[in-house]
Amino acid sequence: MNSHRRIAHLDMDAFFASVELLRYPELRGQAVVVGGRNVHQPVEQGDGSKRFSHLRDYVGRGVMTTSTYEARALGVFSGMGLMKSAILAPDAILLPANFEAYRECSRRFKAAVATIAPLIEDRGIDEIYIDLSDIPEETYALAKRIKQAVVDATGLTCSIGISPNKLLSKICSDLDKPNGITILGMDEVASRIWPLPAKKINGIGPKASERLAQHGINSIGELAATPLAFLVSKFGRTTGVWLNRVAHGVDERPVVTESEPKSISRESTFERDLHAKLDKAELSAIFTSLCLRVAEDLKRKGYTSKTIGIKLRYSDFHAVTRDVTLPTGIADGMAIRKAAGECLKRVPLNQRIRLLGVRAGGLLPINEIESGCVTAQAALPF
DNA sequence: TCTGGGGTCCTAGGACCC
DNA sequence: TCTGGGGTCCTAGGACCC
Repeated sequence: MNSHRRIAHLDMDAFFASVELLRYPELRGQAVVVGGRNVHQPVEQGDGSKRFSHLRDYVGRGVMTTSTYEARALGVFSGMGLMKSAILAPDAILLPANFEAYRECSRRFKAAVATIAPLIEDRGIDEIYIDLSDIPEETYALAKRIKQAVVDATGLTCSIGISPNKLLSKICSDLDKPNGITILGMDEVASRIWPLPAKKINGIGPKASERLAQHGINSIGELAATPLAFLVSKFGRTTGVWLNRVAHGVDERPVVTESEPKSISRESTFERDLHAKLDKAELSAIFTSLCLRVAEDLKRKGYTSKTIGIKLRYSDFHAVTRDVTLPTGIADGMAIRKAAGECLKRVPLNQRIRLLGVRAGGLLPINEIESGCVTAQAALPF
């Protein structure tokens, strides 16, 4: 019955940077980078103008979260270390991330889309899938209407890809950016998808695309032309079959409108690498604080956790994890600290540490009616 | 001039149970 | 005496995504 699905992928254009431009319209048209830590907000000057930080002034371990298209044209991209991007774009404006503002904008654009098409799969702060199959409206007009609703609600533009499935729509939303609409039918996979590099496929990252390249497979078309038996022999049954299917644009995954979180975590990279013994007090304070923040997150979202874990990243960037499963779910900060402390004992500490993280997995939803109300009643005098 | 923080999913070995 | 499978849970690591 759903053999003719119509799925959209909507991606906000340079989302964080665009939200910042709403706040600082005088920066429109300039190379602007968002990211880093200890980056201060622009300073208001005597004449009413603002003084902005520049990339060249940054010192630290921060990375770019995102940037305007003008900045990207200079060769910098998200994930790049700010110290490195400063070499390529020293004069770019650097702004700190304001996640509260981005979350608010995110809520607004999703709510606006939902008034037109309610079957939405959340894919993070700046993108969604939308199932349009049951909406009786011509595709292009519908896409225009959704984009207009997003602009009206946020003042921001987005790009939309529409095809019979999530895989292709995700690729399409990137084909005409920013502010684009790309509609694709299965009959156009060969002409418009096959020329693209294999890493355009969601799920083929740096490692997989490198392995494919070693076998002379660079484009999606070359992947589609590779015999299934060969892919299975090199990548295993599951991955081989998956590679063959995605290369032909086949993807049956539904749009998932509801899901429960699987884990909640907090981690922190230090300004300088810390020594387990020499910096014991500092490490201990950070560790406790991470545990307390995980506990807060758990309580706010209404979960307990059965599996508490830690993550360490050493000065050579190598990371290790340890976790422990408890007989019952916990959400208390000091209980988390105790369990995480046990994990910490099982980890080598002969190298300096650059990152420490605490994770709560095995989440069990708290039944609010049982726990919350009973506690509240117990606290009442009557 | 190295490389954030929050997630998901997969794999693989071992324990343990039937 | 040598030796079954299957299923599930736990743990560690890694790829990938936003």
